[in-house]
Amino acid sequence: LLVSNMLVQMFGRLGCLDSASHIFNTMPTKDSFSWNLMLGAYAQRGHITQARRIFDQMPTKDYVSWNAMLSAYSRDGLAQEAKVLFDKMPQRDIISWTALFTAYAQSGDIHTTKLVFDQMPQKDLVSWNALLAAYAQNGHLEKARDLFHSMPYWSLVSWNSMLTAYAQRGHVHEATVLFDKIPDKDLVTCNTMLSVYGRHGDAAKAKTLYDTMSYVDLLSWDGILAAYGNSGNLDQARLVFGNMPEWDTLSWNAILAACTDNGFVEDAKRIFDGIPRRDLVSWNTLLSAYARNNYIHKARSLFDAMAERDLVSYNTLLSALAKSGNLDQAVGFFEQMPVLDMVSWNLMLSGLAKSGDLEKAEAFFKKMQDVN
RNA sequence: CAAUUUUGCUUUUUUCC
Repeated sequence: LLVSNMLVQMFGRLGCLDSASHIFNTMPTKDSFSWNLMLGAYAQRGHITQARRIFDQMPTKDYVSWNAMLSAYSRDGLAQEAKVLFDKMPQRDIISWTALFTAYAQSGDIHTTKLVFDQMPQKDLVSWNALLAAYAQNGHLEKARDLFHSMPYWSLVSWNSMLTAYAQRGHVHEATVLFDKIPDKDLVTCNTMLSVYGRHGDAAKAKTLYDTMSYVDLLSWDGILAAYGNSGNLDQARLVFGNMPEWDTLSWNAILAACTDNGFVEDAKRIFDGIPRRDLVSWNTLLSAYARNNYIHKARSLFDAMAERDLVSYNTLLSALAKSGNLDQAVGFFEQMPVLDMVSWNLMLSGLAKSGDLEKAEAFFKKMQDVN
């Protein structure tokens, strides 16, 4: 039983869910650990439906099972589902509370995140860190900074999250200052800092940091790749890509992104066609290549061919329409969009402003304030 | 002395500025 359980765990961690589930299904006897391990394996990889099926089939559920199911929802930002489950729980501990407000954070609802955090009966360092991370990821730099300074003590995760807060806003200098203050840096710290340089296109500093690192992983490589890509150094980016020990979809997306600037549309298309496992970001990136280079028709037909779309896809096509001066089309598209955010409004507004139609732009601005 | 079979926090790629 112990050995089978460990196998389920091992395959689960490796992401071989078929193997994990095979072991699980053929086990002669199962205990609560077996069920929780199988549930956790699905939960960690974001297989909500399968996780839910295991959860519903379980002969007995303990607090670990409830928390594992809750974290499955939380990870995907399914706040409504998480709340329903949370309310049904026979008992709740710090883990449940943290998972609940993280669900709100993942869905972008920072207000409710804080409300739930304030209602928590007890808080520990992980919950503090989770709130800090929520601020950091949603770009609330001031709140993150205040929280960081009001925290009773810090772990490396706290430092790393604070670094992320600067990274999200592109504050390279402050990030560097903080980075130098961090006492025991780990791989996450360095990869975060690499990503700051990467976004900023600071390839030289990225390379210097990279050379000091004793351990690197795929994410470090992806950071370097982004640095060369964003600095417009496509040749170097290609060189790095060629020298990488392995590639995941992320690496492919990064090299694809490097081609979106400066008219390398054909290269982008070729890379896209060669990606073994394309995800939504791959599609959005190619769309962005068309958008930036004014390939309106190609952008439009790619958009129509996409199996799934998110807000980024919509905004990307909107930017293509708005920037090329097709304002009627842009307005029409804008009005049909299922959801809008600040980026959508800004795109529309600047499109109208550039066209010189100040009346329309003003009307739009008023509408924007009304919605807000 | 302690010594992880299961649950919560941090990093990478795409849209405006």
